Amino acid sequence: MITNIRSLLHEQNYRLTQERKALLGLFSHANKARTPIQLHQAALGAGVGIGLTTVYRMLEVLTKIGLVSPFLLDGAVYYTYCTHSHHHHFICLDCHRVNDLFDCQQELSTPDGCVVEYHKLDLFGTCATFTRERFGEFN
Amino acid sequence: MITNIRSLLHEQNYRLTQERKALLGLFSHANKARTPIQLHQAALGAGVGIGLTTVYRMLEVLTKIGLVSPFLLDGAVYYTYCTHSHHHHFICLDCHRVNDLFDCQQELSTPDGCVVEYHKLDLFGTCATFTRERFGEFN
DNA sequence: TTCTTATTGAAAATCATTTTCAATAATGGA
DNA sequence: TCCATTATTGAAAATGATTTTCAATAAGAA
Ligand SMILES: [Zn+2]
Ligand SMILES: [Zn+2]
Ligand SMILES: [Zn+2]
Ligand SMILES: [Zn+2]
Repeated sequence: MITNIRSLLHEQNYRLTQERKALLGLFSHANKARTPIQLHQAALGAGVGIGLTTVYRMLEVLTKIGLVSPFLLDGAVYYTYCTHSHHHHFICLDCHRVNDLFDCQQELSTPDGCVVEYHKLDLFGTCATFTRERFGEFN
Repeated sequence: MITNIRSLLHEQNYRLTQERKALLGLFSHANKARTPIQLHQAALGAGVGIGLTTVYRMLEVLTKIGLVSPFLLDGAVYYTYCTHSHHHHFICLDCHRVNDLFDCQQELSTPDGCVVEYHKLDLFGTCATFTRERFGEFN
């Protein structure tokens, strides 16, 4: 997995630094949408002393190679991390967990003469995990 | 149309001011996605002396009553204006024109136990109008 | 190991957005 | 129509997010 990322980075002449490894580890394990500042705090919390500037730069790089993508929620920019190509997300408004959705009507109808480059489909709501945490019988 | 908006505003105790009328006029006629700053400049360009702060406040109000919605493009926040309820957009990456899309698979499949509050579907590409402007035989 | 160059972090700079506050204008009622 | 109430406005200041700068460091190639 890290090997894939290394080569993805390498293709664009990016290096896989300690900071990037640490940040990728954090980001990819939590499967939650995060703001740059939340990511930075998560890093510090996990004992990874990394600069906020570096987090921003990292997100820029990851966006460029397509491992991450930003969206707006409540006026803030959140990033989702994922390694799959075309798919969509269900994002929990309560806990910000991200669930992948793999089915997609590729044949979205468009106005005549329009050429679609890409599309984004995001569903927002409350996820099962959050509901379980909150109201589950085993807590 | 303005009557509708007046009552929408009125329901939430908002007033229909000169500035809001002017801005709504500009926004609703251009059918282009715009950033707050672009809207402000468009207003100034059209001879409407309005403060940038007011544009921001207006967008907040319009978002609240659902006439406008923000999305991210190239790291900037753009707003689309529209008066219809549930539908989606085709946004031109070149000229930023917005086309409404009225068909939507409401039955989007979701992970078990997840409850969808709302969803967003945006298609990005090049629109017919832009292509015509650019390469059309009658220019 | 050594060289080259991408990357880092702290601080400063910039850009976007929000807050403050006194002046003004929109609505509702007399 | 006039008045009173209160939402709205705009300029400036404050805040917050993101980017730039630059010298020091570390990654990758040879
Ligand atoms: Zn995903
Ligand atoms: Zn799709
Ligand atoms: Zn629309
Ligand atoms: Zn829909």
